[in-house]
Amino acid sequence: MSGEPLPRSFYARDAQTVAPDLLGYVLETRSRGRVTAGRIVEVEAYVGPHDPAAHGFGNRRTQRNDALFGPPGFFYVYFTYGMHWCANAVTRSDGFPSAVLIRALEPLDGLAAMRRRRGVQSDRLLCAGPARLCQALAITGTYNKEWLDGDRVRVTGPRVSPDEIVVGPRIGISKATDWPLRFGVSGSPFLSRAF
DNA sequence: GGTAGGATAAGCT
DNA sequence: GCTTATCCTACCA
Repeated sequence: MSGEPLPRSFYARDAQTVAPDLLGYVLETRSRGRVTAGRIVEVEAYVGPHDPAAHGFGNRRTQRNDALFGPPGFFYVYFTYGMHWCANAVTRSDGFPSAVLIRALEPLDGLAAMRRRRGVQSDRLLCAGPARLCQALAITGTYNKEWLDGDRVRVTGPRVSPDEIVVGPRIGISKATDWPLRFGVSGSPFLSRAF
């Protein structure tokens, strides 16, 4: 099931380059011995201090966004809307705030645990959204600043290369809404929204 | 099928 | 006090 984790060097590139390359790889977590995993089918890039929609805009480093400024290959997990967690892969270089938000997975492994945590009827909705997949994979703030090649969380191969990658504007933001930085696997039924 | 409103808390002005 | 990288439910068509 679990392949080799991607090397940290994979993440040491621009977020908009890493983002589409992540499609098709598997995100896997281990929580109290239970493994859950899903194939990445939707991502968004947050490209740097010049990106008005990104938490690192203007290079303002705070306690909340500190992991975003960390080294490539870090996991950046933040809390939002008073009840939701979202998960990112930190990219580029240490000290430069950029990351790829994981927006949707195709559930692969640990479906029973996912259904229990999510409490939804349809498997299509288990991981179809950044906060939904965190709930399904039990990702919370304790995962912040983990390495993405570790035992608690990893991104692994082998990659199932998408036949086609589609691009569009990012979701849930109010600035730079026309930047084409959302990437998805064309036609996947597990997207958070159609492109 | 679609959309409006509420939940709920940290961070910023 | 307002915004937020969201999701769920209720309601209307």
